Amino acid sequence: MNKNRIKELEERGWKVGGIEDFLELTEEELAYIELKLILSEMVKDLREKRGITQIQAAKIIRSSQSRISKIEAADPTVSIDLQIRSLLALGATKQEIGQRIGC
Amino acid sequence: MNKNRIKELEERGWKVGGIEDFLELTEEELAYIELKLILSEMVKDLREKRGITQIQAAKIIRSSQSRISKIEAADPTVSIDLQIRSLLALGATKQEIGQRIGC
DNA sequence: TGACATTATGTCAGATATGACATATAATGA
DNA sequence: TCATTATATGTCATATCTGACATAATGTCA
Repeated sequence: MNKNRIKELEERGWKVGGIEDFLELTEEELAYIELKLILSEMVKDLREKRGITQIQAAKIIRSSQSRISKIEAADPTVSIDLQIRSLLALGATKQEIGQRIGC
Repeated sequence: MNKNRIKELEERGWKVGGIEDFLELTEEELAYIELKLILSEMVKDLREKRGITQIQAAKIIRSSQSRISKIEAADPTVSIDLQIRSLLALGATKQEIGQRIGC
């Protein structure tokens, strides 16, 4: 966990402010957030790779533009479950998902 | 679903191939269920590897024995999100999770 | 610059997931 | 067998997630 990563988290709305706040997060919670960030980046990559807008992606995923934005921003109101369903809807295989998560 | 019922349907003109055809599952839905099954097995494996009961696992995961049972059974009321959080709580790394999902 | 397209943010009613509980079923061992 | 432990199933109140909407912010191009 480097400082850039923490800064990135802060910019996305996670409270990882001072060292005391930072210590409020368990390793488990950090791992969860990291996983969510990986999946959010994968959704964005996949959508851009397909050359479609968030509105078009929303139609495919049967959601809304605003939620696609939140999915790609790893918003706290978005579950990993929704991220996974989004990836599958955009055509990702479980192999690709597993590989992206870490090997 | 018993074989007689399938045979009956076939005789009436329905093509009842795999279970996915009968349930009219899309590839996407199928992949989602497969993923859930993989994670459910991983939770059970990890718990048994640690030699603990569902009640003990429930304490660690901050849930209940009945929900642990459902997590390990890939119950429809259990989200992939909860499965992931359970794995992390039991000490799995995202590398291990990714590897298990598929590479 | 302005017009237009795209993405981000805030909100909320309805949908879904969750922990907890009771109870049933299965497994283990004496 | 019976007692004990472990797991499975059904239910429900509450918590959390989700799609949709409005609107703000950002990007793009002439």
